[in-house]
Amino acid sequence: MDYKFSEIEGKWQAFWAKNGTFKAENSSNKPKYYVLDMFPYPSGAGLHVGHPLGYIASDIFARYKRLKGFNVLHPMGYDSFGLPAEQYAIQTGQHPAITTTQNINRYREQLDRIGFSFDWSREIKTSDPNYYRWTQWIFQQLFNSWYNTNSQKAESIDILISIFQNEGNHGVKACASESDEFTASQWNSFDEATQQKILLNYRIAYLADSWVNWCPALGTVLANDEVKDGYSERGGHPVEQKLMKQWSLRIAAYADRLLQGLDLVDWTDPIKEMQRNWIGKSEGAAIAFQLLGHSENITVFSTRPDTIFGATFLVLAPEHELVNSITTQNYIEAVKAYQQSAAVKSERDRMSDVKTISGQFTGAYVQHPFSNEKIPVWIGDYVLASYGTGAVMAVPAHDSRDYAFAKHFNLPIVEVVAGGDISIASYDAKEGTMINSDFLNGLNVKEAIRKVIEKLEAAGIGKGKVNFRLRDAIFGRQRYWGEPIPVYYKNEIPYLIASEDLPLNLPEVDKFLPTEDGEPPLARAKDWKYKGQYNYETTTMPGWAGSSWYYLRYMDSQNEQEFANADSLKYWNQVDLYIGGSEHATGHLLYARFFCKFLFDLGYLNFDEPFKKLINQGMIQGRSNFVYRINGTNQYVSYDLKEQYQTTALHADVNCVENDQLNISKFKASFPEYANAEFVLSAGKYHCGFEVEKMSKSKYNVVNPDDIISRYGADTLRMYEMFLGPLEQSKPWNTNGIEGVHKFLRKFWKLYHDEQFNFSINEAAPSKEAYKSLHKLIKKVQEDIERFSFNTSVSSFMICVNELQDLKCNNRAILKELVVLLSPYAPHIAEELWALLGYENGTLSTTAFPTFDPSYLVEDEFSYPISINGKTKINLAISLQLEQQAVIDLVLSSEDVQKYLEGKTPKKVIFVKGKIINIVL
RNA sequence: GCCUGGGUGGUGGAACUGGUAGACACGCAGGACUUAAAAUCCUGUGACCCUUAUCGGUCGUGCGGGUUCGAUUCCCGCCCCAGGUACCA
Repeated sequence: MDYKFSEIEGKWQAFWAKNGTFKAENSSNKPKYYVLDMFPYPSGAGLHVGHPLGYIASDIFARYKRLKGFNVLHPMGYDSFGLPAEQYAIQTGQHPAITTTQNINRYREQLDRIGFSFDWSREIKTSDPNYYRWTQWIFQQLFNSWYNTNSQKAESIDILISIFQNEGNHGVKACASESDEFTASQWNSFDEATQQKILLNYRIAYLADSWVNWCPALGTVLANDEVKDGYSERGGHPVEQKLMKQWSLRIAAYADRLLQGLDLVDWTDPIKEMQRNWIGKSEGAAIAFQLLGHSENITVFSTRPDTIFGATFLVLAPEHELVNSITTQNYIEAVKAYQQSAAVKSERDRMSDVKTISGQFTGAYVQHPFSNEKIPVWIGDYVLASYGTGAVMAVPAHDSRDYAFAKHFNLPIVEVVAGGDISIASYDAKEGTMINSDFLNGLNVKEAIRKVIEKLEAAGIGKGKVNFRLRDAIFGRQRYWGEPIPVYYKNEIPYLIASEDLPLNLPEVDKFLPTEDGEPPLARAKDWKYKGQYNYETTTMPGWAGSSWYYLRYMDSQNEQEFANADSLKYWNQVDLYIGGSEHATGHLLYARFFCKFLFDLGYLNFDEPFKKLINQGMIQGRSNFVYRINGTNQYVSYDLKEQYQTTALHADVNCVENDQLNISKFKASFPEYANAEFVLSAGKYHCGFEVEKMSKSKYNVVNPDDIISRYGADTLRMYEMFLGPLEQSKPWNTNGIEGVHKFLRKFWKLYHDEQFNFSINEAAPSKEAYKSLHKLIKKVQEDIERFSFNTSVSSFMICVNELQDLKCNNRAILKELVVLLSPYAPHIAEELWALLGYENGTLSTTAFPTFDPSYLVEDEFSYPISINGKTKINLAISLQLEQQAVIDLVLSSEDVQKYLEGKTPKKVIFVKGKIINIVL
C-alpha cells in the first residue's frame, strides 16, 4: 500500500481515543513526569498554525518520556474567558457562552487531528462553573488572608482579628494599605462597618482606587489593547485616565519571594531576567520634604539619597494627591491644563516619549531637610503616580531625565558627585567623590548613601527603604465574560458569599454593554441579589484569574469537593516541563507563581514554585495587513496616500486581502461597522500596509492548520513545524519547504515496502553501515530531545533515511528501532508500521526507547582540515591513533602542504586532536 | 523610552564548549523515465575574479571596531526587526 496518511491518521487517532492510551493514573510504580502546555484561548478564528508549535514540542517530549518509562501527565484545556468573545457578543448579541462552546468544539476537532497524546479525561474550561467555582474559592481565600511581614507569609484574617482584639494594630507588621493606629479597646469599640473597613486595608484581596482607561462615549473602561493613540479602537472616541475603585491583589507583598524563587527554577536566563526587571527591586531612601505653608510633607523615594544636596526641585506626578491642595492661586489654571493634557496620555506614552519635555510649576515650595533652602515643586508627566511615591527629588546633575527637565525650564543644576562634566550631560554613574554636600563631602557614593540615611533616620525625616517596581494587581474588570467576584455588599461593605453558595454563576443580561450610568454589564442582571436582598459585586475577574492555577486542577479535574485532592497534588507536585510563549514572561508566569506561593502559605501545596522547568517557544508570527481610517470618519485611505491625512491604522483580516490589495466587498462584510465604509483608492485599488507581528485573532492574521493536514497529513505538519527552526525562535509562517518533509515521510514509508508498495522486511542481520547510521541517529535524537532541539532531529532523520535508502537496508533489526525513534515526532505512521511489523497495537507508546551503542561509531581516521594562518586550504585523512608530533610531521612533509609553505618554516603549528591543524607562517 | 530576544545563500535553517560557514530541506537550472503530465530518481546551485575548461584566488554570518593562531560563536559601540511594557491572551 502507498502511504495513505489520511486513512492511517484517522485510524490511530480513533484507536488512541477508544483505548485511552494516554490516560494518566494518579499513582504508579513508574516515576511521574508532568508535561504542560500553556492552554489556548479558544478564539473564533480557530486554532492557528502558531498554537501547535509548542504543543507538538511538548507532545514529542511527553511521548519520549513515556518511552523512557515515566508515568506522564499531559493534559489540555481552554482558557475560555476573555475579551474577544465578549466583543463578538456585543457585536452580534450572541451569548459568549455559546460562541465559546462552538470555538472550543472547533479547537478540539483541530487538536484531535494533529494526534496529540493528551489525557482528555482531565480537560478543563476556565469558563465552566465547575472550574470557576474554585477560582472563586481561591479569591475567597485571598480575601480571608493578610500578609504578615514578620512570618513572611499569608495568614488567616482571623489571626489578625484576634491580634487586633488583644493588642490593637501597633505591633502588626503587614503588607497593607495605610491605616491609622488603634488599640485593642478602640478596636473592640469600633462598629462592624469600621472594623470591616480596617480589615479591607489588610486583606490580600482588597478594594483600591486605580487608574483606568475611561472612554466616556462608550461608557466603559478599555483595555490598553483597545486604545490606539488616545482613541478607542472601536468607534474612535477619545479616552482618558480616570480613578476607579477596584478589586486588587497584594502581589507586591510577595515581591521578594517572587524574586528569590527565580533562583530555584530551571528557566532560561532571559525569562528570569525579565521577571527580575519587572519586579524591579531597588534600594534607597524615602525622604520627607516639608511643604512651606502647609502641614503636609511630600515623601519621595530615591535610589540616590547621596545626591540630596543636588536636589534643586521636586517633581510630582500630575495626578499626585497633593497637587490640587498645594497649587497656589496664580498657577491653578496652568496646573489644571497640564493635568488635563497628561490625563489623555497613556502611561506607556508618557514613559516612551523622552524627547518632549513638559511640566508645570505649582507655585509651592518645600524646604530642603539639610540646607533649609527653598525648593520649588513642579509637576511633570515623566513622573508616574504608580511608581514609588509618585514624587521625585530632582537631581539634575546626576539624573538624565531631571537634567533634561532642568535645562528645558532653566532650573539650577548643582553638581554633588565629582567625575562628570555637567555642562554637557548629567553624570549618572554611582562612582565618585561627594562635593558641595556639607557633611557628605569627601565620601564616595556608597559611604554617602549610608551616611545620609543615618542622618535622615536620626532626624526622623526619612529612612532607608527597599522599593519594588512591581505593583499590586488590579483584579476587577468592567466586563461580562469573566468569573463573577463572589462578593456582596451590605451597607457598602463587601462580604464574601458563603462558600456553600459557590459557584456564583454569571447572571443573564439583556446586553453585554455597560449600563447607561457606566456600571459594568453585570449591573444589568435583573433580580440578581444575594439572599434576595444584597447587591453583588458587578465587576468580574481578569483573564489571568483562571489561568493562574489551572495546572493544579488537571491533577484532579473532576473533584467536586476540593480544587484538587491533597494526594494528587502531592503525587504530581510541580510541573516538570512547561512549554509556552515568552510573551507570558511577566504576566501569566508571575501571577501563577504568586497564586502558588499563596496556596503554599495556606498549606494546600507542598511546593511554592509551580513550574520546575520552562521552555519558551518562539512565536509563529503572522503577516498582518492594515487599513487606514481617517480620524473621526468611516473613510479609509490607501496605504500610499495615507500621509495626506490624519489616520489611525487598523488591522484588516488577512482573508480579505490578497497580495496586499484589499478585497473591498469582503472587507465590508467582515464587520458591521465596515459595512458603510468609504474608501480613498489609489489607481482604483486599495493597498494595505503590512507588518510581521504575532498571529492572533485581534490582529486578524490567523492561518489555520486544517488545510495543511488535509493536504499532507498531521505527521507532516508535526515534523514541518519542528523543521521550521529552533523552538524558541520566532518566525513568520510560510509553507515553503513543507514538500521536503512530506517527501521524507514517503521515503520513510518506502523503507518498509518494496517497489510495488508491498510491505517487505528482511530478517537477516544488518550491515555495519546500517548499524552505524541507526546509532548515529539514536544518539542525535536523544540528545536533541533532551535539549529541546527538535529541528535538528528532523534533519537527522532525513540523513539517516537517505543513508538507509542508499544502503538498500530493510532489516527488521534496524527498521524496528527506527519506528520507535520516529514515533514521538510522527506517531501515526509509526503506529501503522509498528502494526505492520507485527507488534501489538498500542504497545508502541510504552515500548523502550532504543539504546545507543557507541561501538558502532568508532572511527579510526579523521579528515583534518589544514589551515594556513587560520584559513582552511586542504583536508588530509590521518589516523586518530597518531599523537600531536607524529601528525604535525606528517602534515608538514605532505606535498600539498609544502606548496603552501613556499619554503618558509612555520612559526607555530596548532593541533587540536580530531578537530583542526592550523599552520601559522 | 525601558526590559528581553533575534539578524547566516533566492528561502527556512545547520555549525552543541572559539576549530572545515552554508548540514538538511525548499526554490531554481540541467538531465533520466513518460505520448504527455504528475510522481520518482540523478547532477549542479553563496557572491565575485582568473581560466577554453580544469587548477586556483578574493570576499562573505546586519554595520564599525577589538581580543585570538583561529570569531557566526567572546568584548565594545551602532543599525534594523520582533515580544513585553501592568485591562489582548
